[in-house]
Amino acid sequence: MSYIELNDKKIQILDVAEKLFSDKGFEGTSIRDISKHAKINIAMVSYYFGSKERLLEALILYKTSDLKLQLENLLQENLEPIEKVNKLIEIYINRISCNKGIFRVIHFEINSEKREKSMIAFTELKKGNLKSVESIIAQGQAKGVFRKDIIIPLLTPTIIGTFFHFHMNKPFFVELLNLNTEEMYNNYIKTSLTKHIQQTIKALLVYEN
Amino acid sequence: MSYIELNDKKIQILDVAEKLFSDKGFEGTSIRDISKHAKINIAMVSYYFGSKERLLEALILYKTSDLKLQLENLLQENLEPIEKVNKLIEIYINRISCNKGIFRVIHFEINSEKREKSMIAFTELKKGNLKSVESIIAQGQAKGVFRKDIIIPLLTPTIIGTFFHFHMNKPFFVELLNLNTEEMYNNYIKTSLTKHIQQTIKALLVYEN
DNA sequence: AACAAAATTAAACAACTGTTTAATTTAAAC
DNA sequence: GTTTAAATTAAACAGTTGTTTAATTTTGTT
Repeated sequence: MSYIELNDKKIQILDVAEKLFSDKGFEGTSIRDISKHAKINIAMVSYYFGSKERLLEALILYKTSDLKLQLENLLQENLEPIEKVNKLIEIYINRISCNKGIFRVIHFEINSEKREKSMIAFTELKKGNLKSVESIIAQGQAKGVFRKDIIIPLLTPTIIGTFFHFHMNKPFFVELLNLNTEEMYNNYIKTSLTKHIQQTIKALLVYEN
Repeated sequence: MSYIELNDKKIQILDVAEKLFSDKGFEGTSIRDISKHAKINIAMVSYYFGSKERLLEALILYKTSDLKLQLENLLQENLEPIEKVNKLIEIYINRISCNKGIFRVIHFEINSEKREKSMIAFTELKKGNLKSVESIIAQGQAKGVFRKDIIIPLLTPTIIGTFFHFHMNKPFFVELLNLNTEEMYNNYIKTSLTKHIQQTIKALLVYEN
């Protein structure tokens, strides 16, 4: 994973790019949009990042670099298996929640052949995350708390997918559940939705059918 | 919900548009792309649909109109509650699986302020679907099979979200699970992934914590 | 065959796209 | 204070964008 030097101006551009990419998509956002909102000259994006494509690459690296660390720390913690899984879910939701913007872009752009190169770093991240999840589940299985026949790669889709589908349909759920302010929306995620996901995963991990 | 007359040429355009929108996004696809692949003149899209925006509206209506009917039919069927939920999940996965393209576009485009009008029909569809799900769960609760404290609006995010996250990360899972052909991929969805989701929802609906 | 409506076309439109250039300003080093 | 490198700018570049126009062809009706 390549290292990129980030000065204040670069970070300013990245933050603006995240918001705009999230609102209007990668293709839907022009460099002129970005430069206008970041109050810089059009040429500065090319000057700093080389191209719009490489700006996206830098953005992905910038926004995902510390998730890996957080999961590895969780692995070392001394917790009951079910508590560890619950904390794993909280970390996922929190990280993605804080970086809703970029994850939305990734989510859509990931399958585009054009964007293949930008997504390699993200694939590596996912592989690492899966290893962490595997370890946590294995710990629970060793203690006899979790079932042995769990398809671990399908746990992440349920955790992240549930959260994401909720977030992607935000206008629908805001109306349905009367989450009139941004605070109420975020609060619903932090409490009810997180609890729902934790309950779901727990049921799946320990329930005997 | 407005009715749109569809002749062969229109359908041809819609099918091409779905594929291209899915591959490259709404903004990433040009009318020239569409007309080239559909082997028609550039002006025909405006001639038939009025604008690129209204083409998207027509596409959404065209691809989602029969899901509603399928769910309403399921409601009437005489099945055990758990069987009904399993069938509900199958319908969801099958419908979205057959229309992967357009649902991917919707999923991303849904939050864009630019696309607000195109998505109204889709919001109505979701409201109807939720009502069907509520009825099915209520039937199971009346028979004493399902728990009473289920947050029904969060079931759909788990069902669709899990499937969608899997599908959106297709390249990752293809590599991870060695799903080398399209047939193997689709087969994995039809068997393992569907089973995983059914198992998850069942555990959530009947598991006492 | 004659007419009218619908379908199809190539060309043009103005606006926008990402990127590059060359000139100018700012900052740092000596 | 002079020199060198970095940062910033406006302007131009060559393409592409969605849409409209006006002319032509095809189709269906009488």
